[in-house]
Amino acid sequence: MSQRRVTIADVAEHANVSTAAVSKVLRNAYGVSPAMQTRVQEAIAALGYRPHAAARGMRGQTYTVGVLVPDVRNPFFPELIEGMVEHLGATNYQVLLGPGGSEPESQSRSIDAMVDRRMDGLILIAPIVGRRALEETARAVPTVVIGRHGRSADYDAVVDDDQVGAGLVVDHLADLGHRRIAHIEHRYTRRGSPTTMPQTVRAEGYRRAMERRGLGGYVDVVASTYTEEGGYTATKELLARPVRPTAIFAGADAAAIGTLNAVHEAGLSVPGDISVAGYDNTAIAALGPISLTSVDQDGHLMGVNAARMLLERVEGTRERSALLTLSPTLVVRRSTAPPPT
Amino acid sequence: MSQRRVTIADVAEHANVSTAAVSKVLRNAYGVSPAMQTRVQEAIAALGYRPHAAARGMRGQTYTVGVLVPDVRNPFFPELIEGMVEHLGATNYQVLLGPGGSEPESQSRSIDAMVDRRMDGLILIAPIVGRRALEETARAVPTVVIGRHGRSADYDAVVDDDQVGAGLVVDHLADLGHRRIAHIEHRYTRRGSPTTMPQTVRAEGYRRAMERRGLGGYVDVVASTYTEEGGYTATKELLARPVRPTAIFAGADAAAIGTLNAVHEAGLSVPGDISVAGYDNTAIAALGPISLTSVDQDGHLMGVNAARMLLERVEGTRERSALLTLSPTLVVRRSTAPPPT
DNA sequence: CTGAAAGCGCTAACAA
DNA sequence: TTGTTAGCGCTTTCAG
Repeated sequence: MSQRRVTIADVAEHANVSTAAVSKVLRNAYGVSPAMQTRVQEAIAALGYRPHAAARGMRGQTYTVGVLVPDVRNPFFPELIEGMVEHLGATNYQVLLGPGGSEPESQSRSIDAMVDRRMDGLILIAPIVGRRALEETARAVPTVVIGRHGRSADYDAVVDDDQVGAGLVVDHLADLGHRRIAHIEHRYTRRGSPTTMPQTVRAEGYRRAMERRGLGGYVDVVASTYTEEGGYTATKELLARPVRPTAIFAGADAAAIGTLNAVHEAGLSVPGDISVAGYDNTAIAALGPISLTSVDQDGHLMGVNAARMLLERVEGTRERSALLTLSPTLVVRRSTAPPPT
Repeated sequence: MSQRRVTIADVAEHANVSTAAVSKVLRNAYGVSPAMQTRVQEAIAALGYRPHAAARGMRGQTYTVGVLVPDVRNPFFPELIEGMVEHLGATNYQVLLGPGGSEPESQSRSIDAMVDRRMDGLILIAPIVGRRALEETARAVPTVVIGRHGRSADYDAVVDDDQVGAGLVVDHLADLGHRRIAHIEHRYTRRGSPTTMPQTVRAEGYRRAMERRGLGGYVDVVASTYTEEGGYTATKELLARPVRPTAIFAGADAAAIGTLNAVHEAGLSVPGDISVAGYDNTAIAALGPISLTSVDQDGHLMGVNAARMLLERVEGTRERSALLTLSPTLVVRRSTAPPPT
């Protein structure tokens, strides 16, 4: 299997310097003369040397940022990831994604795996592991959590104001004249601290907004999952109510898609019979035939900022933990209209 | 930042054995008595020890499989990834994904990064790097390439028969009575060996099938990209033809979505005015309002097999390179119908 | 500014 | 079967 890889020793020999000198050049460390700098760089180029990240990690950094991706199918995550990659692509750091799955156990496994591989920093997208475990890893390696509300002294956080987002939807629907506005929530049946999860905040935001609009008596939440299937099932349930809702606010576009399918299947029309709104403003929502009213989170911006905040911690520029809250906007499309008269 | 991590030395001390013994237990290596086995395992549990993957990699393996993901937005890739994760989840190996981007340069960077981190094996999803470079990395670390046609002595490959798939679509449309069947191809303007790429084989399969059906005179290929925007642009171009096609076969669902948007925007209906077919049978294709006729590749199966084949190489069970070709099927939905009369 | 030497946590080869 | 020892490729003191 091929010849031995070029190592720092080869470069040192080729350039007639010590390995320590090469190491310094590699890291732009203090204390190298311009002459040596160029000598070493020439040797590196001549030999096609690439430092061995795993070995570097044994003493210093691995120059790797790990990103926990709970659900590889969630179409919102690519926005985040592209934001991170864009920001980190300009640095020496490499991004590696850990497919975490939707269970706390599998996510923990993935997180541990990244820690065990000596990643310099971690970005966790809406992790559903317990707060305790979260803070423990955050104390071991700089961590930015995306999507979970509530601040921590140990990790930085980037969140979108889900409560405001839910309010935008309820206001929009109420303004159109809807009263029977139902909500589809994502709920996992595990322990943890659910109040900090986006889905909980969205559901709570929905409730508060309904009350604020004097629609407290119409509050109707179905617990399901933020998946197409979850939306489908929940909608079936809603359509079977003695008195049907005139609008369904799904907590995520993925679920809203399932809602559209179920409504479609029931022979009802959107928005003629029922208005449907989603959350995340996924690319799917913008599709002509779908045209789903949805809350936009600017995932790209969230990703960029998460990466930026993480680097500040990795490089020690900032000590104290920070929380960045971004504001959502509502994108109105053709899936919402006044209720049938 | 927390206390020192538990190392193999701590475990050895706690269990009153040598570090070598612990190492052996860790790897189920030959030559450990049951007694020591349990002693060590108890110590591991007691201290909450997790081996340091990066350090292991310095001498042995990292127990990490790297997957190059060119486009995090492509909805077909999650199928592959879930297949891999499912298969590898039952082993000691961890999956990490490298976001490669759609440029050869960024992909190479990502691949190198995974090699530099001593991954035990690589799965490359439709990489667009040159064959030379591909074989070079394959000689450095066991590699399975997904989606590129043509065999290699250095790497294993898993492909779906794209030529057959394109033929299925053309046959279906021709059977419906279409003649003006246009095709949207993905083309990047770089060097490389494009004939082995799926998009090239699909386009070629389209051409051959058209000729086979006596429609050689109607061949109409627009070079664009397998993205929503690419499909949109290409369709705009097709709709501007003096004589419009009656059917558009987009080489990927993502592009087909763009096609649907463009057709929709032009005030035309699908399939009334124009039939549209995609490729990959993505989850989006199945959505009620979309209902896109598409070629199904069983990405899950491809992922599982890629992972299986890779492990065979990593663990040395198989020496010779292998090529696995799977067959596609056509899923007919409501986006295709006879041409307008 | 430069280099020698120690050691990061682990595994492999060898000795006991 | 078990333990000892020598590194893997790099960074980091700390002398020179």
